[in-house]
Amino acid sequence: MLTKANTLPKVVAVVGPTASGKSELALYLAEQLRGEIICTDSMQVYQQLDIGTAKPTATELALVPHHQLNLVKPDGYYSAGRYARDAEVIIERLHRENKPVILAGGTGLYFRCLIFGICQVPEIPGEIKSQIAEWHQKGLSVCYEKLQQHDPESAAKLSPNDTTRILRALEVYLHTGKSIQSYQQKHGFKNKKYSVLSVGYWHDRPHLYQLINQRTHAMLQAGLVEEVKELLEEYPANLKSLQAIGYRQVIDFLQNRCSKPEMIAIIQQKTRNYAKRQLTWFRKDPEIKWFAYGNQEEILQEVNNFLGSVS
RNA sequence: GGCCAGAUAGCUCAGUCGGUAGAGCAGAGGACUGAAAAUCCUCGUGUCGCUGGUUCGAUUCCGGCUCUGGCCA
Repeated sequence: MLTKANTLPKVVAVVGPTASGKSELALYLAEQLRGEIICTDSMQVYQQLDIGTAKPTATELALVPHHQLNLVKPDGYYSAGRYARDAEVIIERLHRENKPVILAGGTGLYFRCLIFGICQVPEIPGEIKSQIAEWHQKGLSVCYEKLQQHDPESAAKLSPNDTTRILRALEVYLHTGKSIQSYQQKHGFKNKKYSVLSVGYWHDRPHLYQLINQRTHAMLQAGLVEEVKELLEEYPANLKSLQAIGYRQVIDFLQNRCSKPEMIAIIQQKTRNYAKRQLTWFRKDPEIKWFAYGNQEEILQEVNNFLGSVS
């Protein structure tokens, strides 16, 4: 049988919530297959955010080449769109070199954009962004009302509280004169660029939360507070990248807004909240194959079957 | 020992001029197209500390008790 799907280039994806053992599994698969890893993580693209983003260690990097790490400085700009384009280039190259591609990471949007691409909206000029930021200062309702005026269909789809999407819809309209929905509907995440096998470790909720609590302690022992102190010597605390889980809370601690035990508890809390959102994202993907933790050989076999099957 | 303030959801608290109660957080589920570790949506029955009294009816008013803060001895 020859369908469109199996003529596509193949990629293997290791997905799942934070702290579930993705990196470890990806490393194992990459070593066994002599492949390379592409990280699917929105925070590991920042340089100097190492411990708190659970970036692979120097030892791990020496074992297997990793891509999509350390792309911008902590105050740099990165986005899902850039991710989709950058990752595509790397995958093409690896395929030319005949190297298996292993995606590994927990950012659902980046994963989706990598597999399907992203709708083609032109870059928004800085002037438009700062104009919108100015309106936003006066209140989100100002922005929402403008969106209702210009692009009522998009406004109707959004909650008046949804800051991220209201500002985005508004900038797209102001720059292009078209509704963001027209772009999104046209794109629609309809066309897969790759044939994907997704695997992940499934943990029951109490166990996953236990893993998260433990990893938080491990990060602190590894020097997370020191890492943040160094970052603050160079950068302001209000950077987007420093709002990431772990960083925000260490900053609160360093600036005396909470005690150390409170800091730890809040990091664990926010990480659990995040893991839950990730699960919402991944659980609805029926193509993901879930395994009990530690079943590396079984997963490897599954992956080999996938990669070995005739195109 | 005396006085004062508390005791209500897992936590922090609001409230009921007497008709058995609701916010935030936590938790659960969901959404997600260039900030996504972001942002947003939905979900609230709990001996209203215990015990008497008044009342048709008390978590609410009154008395006693227990506990927790604080102040005075």
